[in-house]
Amino acid sequence: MPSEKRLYRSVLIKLEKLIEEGEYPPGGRLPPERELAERFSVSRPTVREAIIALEALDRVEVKTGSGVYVLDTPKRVNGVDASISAFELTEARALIEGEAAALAATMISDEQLAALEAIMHEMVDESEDGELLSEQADQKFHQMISEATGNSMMIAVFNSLWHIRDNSPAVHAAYQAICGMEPQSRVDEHVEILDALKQRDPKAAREAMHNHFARILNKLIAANEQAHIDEIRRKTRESRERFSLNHLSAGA
Amino acid sequence: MPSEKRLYRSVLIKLEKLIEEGEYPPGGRLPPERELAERFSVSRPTVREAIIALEALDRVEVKTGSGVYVLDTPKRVNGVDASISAFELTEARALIEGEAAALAATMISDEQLAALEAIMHEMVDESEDGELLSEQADQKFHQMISEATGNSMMIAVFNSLWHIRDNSPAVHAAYQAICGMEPQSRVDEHVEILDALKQRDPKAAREAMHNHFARILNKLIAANEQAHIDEIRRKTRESRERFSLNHLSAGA
DNA sequence: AATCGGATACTGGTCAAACCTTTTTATATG
DNA sequence: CATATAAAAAGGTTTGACCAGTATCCGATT
Repeated sequence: MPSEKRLYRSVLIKLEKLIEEGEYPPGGRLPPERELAERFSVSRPTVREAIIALEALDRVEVKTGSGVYVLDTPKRVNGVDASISAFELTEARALIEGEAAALAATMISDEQLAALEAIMHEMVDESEDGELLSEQADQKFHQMISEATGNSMMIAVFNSLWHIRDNSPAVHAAYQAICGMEPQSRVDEHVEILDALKQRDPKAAREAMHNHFARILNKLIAANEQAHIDEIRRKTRESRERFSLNHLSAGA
Repeated sequence: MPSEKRLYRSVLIKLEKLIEEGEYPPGGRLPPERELAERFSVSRPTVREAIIALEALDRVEVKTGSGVYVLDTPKRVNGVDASISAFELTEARALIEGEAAALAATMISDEQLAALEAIMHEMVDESEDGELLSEQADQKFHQMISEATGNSMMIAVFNSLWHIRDNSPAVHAAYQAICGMEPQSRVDEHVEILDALKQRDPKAAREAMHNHFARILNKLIAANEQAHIDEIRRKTRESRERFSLNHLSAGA
């Protein structure tokens, strides 16, 4: 639940939402602290705390004596432009995690292989349960592989990519849209990756990882196409209603 | 000037400094808010503001009723994680930029190829001048390739890697130590990469990029070995002086 | 003697009411 | 009309109090 324990958190979330919804557009000014305090039924210090958090997140700029100004498109996740599409992220992941898998194949320890196997079982067991646990198992699987490279830079890059996956609204929405599709093939692909690692075969590991992401990419494309079709249908329906002669004939 | 206008800013900076200096180690607890307020001669709300800013920056974790805990080395890729070695960074760059080059080979435009060619000339012309300009040309060359992928995520990752290269003290020092070595072979390697891109040959581009980084890696290893040897010699000399009988016989 | 439970001190969480400084604006004055 | 001045408005900071979790310690119980 987003209802954090600390009050300023809830104010922070409300303000972010209002900014996101265009209530307080970029370049514009937030209402005075006193007014916000009254509006949210909290004290002024609490509003200040929320504003300072927003400031630390580069969402607003505070000008003494003037007001709190909303910054334009500070849409950054982890210092990275959040305008990245799910396609771009997935392509990058395919390339980077493909190499990570290849490197991991030459470096991975028996303990790490065992850990991967355990995660694999989690994934299978929970594929019938809610997607939440399966999602976590998926992350652990990929993370373990990045860690098996023994290269902290690769691990850091992986974490950064996953962070964007989870926190960029556009990307997250796209992944959510396809998350439940074909659970079996997803498991199969992970098995394939694991097998390649077991045999410590870099080429096979890279290829298996590429296969995995190729399927995700295909699903993203298919989902995207479907979304576009739905959008066109919706607009068509709107147009039909707008331009229909019904209301005219009704008025006559 | 670090003397920020808002008081909480100066407290924030002081706290960051104290954390950086190990006064408040990761996992440890900050002194109580009231104590900090007294120590910095500010009010408690001001201290709270600084702590909330630290929290928003993922530097500390606040546990109600318990205390403010310092988080261990932020895993953020930006902001320079000093725990990454030059070896790890270079290996990661080899893998990631290798894939970037391969992708770029299939996507690059004629304009971008021309731009690369221009940068190449800069690199040749200035290889006799100071290393500064040559360094800049090198960055532009690699950056242009990452941009030629047409994938903003790959561009973001590249920028992140380069940022670490420039800002992590350990990494920067290691690169500085080898920057002047064999200028001709460096140019040759870049020419090889450019040629592969011109022919839009992904495999050749990847291989050329790998060669480039393999040489850097070799130089890093050689420089590292030399540094270790120097260190041993220094220690040996110190030991000789320390344990020599000179000062004893002088005193006699 | 060891353990469990509760009283108590400690820590962050929140609020209220002031007062200061800077910026903005409105107004009066030349 | 332009400028200077005063008033209003905004954020900046402090004080002091009280609340709500958390950790600690000490005594009662077993």
